[in-house]
Amino acid sequence: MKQIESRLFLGDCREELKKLKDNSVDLIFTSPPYADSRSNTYGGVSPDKYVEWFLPISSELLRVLKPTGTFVLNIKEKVAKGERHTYVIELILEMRKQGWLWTEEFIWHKKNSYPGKWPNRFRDAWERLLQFNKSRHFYMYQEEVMVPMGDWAQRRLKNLSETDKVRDPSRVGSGFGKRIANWIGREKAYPTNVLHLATETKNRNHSAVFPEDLPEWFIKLFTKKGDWVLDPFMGSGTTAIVAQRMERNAIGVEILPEYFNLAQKSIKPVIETHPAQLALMEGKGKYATNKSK
Amino acid sequence: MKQIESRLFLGDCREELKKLKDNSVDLIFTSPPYADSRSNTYGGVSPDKYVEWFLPISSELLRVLKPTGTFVLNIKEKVAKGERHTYVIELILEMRKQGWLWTEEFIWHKKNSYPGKWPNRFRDAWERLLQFNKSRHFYMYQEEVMVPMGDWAQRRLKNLSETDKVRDPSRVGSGFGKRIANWIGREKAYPTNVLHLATETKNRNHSAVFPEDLPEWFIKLFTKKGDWVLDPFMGSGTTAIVAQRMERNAIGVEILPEYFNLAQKSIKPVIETHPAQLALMEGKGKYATNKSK
DNA sequence: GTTCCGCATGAATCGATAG
DNA sequence: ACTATCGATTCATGCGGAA
Repeated sequence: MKQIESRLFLGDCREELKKLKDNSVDLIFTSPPYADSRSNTYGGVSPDKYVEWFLPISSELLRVLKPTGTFVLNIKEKVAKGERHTYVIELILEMRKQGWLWTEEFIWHKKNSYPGKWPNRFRDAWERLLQFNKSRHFYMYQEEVMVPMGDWAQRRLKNLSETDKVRDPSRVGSGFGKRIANWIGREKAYPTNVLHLATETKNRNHSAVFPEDLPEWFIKLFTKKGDWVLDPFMGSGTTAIVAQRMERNAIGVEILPEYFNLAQKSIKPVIETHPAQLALMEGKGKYATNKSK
Repeated sequence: MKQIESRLFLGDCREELKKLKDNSVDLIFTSPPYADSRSNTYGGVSPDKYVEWFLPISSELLRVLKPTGTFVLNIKEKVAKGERHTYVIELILEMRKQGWLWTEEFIWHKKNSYPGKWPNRFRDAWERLLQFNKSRHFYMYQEEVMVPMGDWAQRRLKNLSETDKVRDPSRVGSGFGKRIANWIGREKAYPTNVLHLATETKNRNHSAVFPEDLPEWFIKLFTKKGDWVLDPFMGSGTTAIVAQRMERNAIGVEILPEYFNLAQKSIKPVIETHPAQLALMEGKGKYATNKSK
């Protein structure tokens, strides 16, 4: 019998994060208010002051994250005066100065992007998922997010020549050839750094900023059961809800009472897990096995 | 009777670009040598010196581009010491100081990238397509790249296949293939800034950096027939070949004689277009139509 | 009970209008 | 001239009611 906790804090994360211990969190997954949106939150941070506003927070996050942990930041720059604003890429540079390692940038392809038409711009259908770490040696459970191979292997391998099967020519800058022969006959494959998910528009009365599949994927990838997951901009609690369902301890901070109350309604402070019973249910529960999309 | 020219230059683009007139090019599309790759070219630019190396070139490009023109830069940072290197985002910031507008960032999702695996990292399946402009008022022929709408495609395909429950995945955003031309219908939608496109596997011994569909899409989007297209890092000539086929004038610069010769073999210095004959073929030719703004 | 169609609804962006 | 607000534009999704 094991306990899974969920600790929710109502308040400004710039203050609330101070209550957390050093090196205590395994995964931080969050989607902070984008510049000039959710304008009543955090005073509606303007694009020009975004970096300045975020740096004290990322500094605290650096403190509470375990050396083996990971910080995943979902963000996208707005258009200002016809240009993409530079606050996101400036933030990357500044966070590196704080000591963060910019390990990777995943792309979230939003299949149902916001509609609209403009004379010199198409619809924005992607967001950044920036992966930061404290050290090069972080935990990553790659097998947990493997995807069915489908007909990829069959189709590709048939048409490839023998040399093709040995080396990947379309590499980017890296000096490695990839042995593709290892993949023949396998049923599952590792995913790439491009995620295809639709935004959830109709979820009760309050729409989540991101679909549950998004935190779910990263929680599977970077934590195991019983680990601690933190979302300093919890909103209505998507990250914490998913974490609890996946039997990870959760910490959530939200500044708006309206959202905080929604989160509280969906999340129990403590749940008990029953290993024996769970074993019986293995394969039936939604997160008992490695499901993938 | 109209002439379409293709001017190829053998040499270092830092020198060759000086031969071009101010404000004379409608579209620059290029994929420069990535840091540390093509190492015998340009002395094997190291990541740490990449920005410093590229800025004089982008300065020349700014000079030769028409105020209504567009510069599309295909690039992706490599991994160094476990981190994504920052030279690309630093380059964006520095180019803005030169006077470039960072209008947009398209994502090229490389669909058929092989499933690879490193201990800390998944396969990199996307690259940046950075759009820069000299002014907010550039030409963009959006109708030229419209794709069939999702709902429309679904109704058609429903009669053909029994995959009812799964909606057609090749809809807007993924509609990048040549089959679109066959589905000549009313209901089309504008694409997004995420491009789904497979990497090309044939002709790989000549190391085409990108598939022909990539320059084709941007040439359609940002130029009309008779416009001038420039690729300062021509390689084996993919951009110039596509430009000529689409009846755009092309300028290509390549430093390596081996690649330059390959390009020369595929490209004629001058071709003649016959409006009368073309009119008869209207609707059959792949690039027969082209509306102006 | 299926399948199908109508409808509301978004981390958007631009240009015009108002203060 | 500069910022703040607002209407217009547009399309994938999933729900609910209808066939």
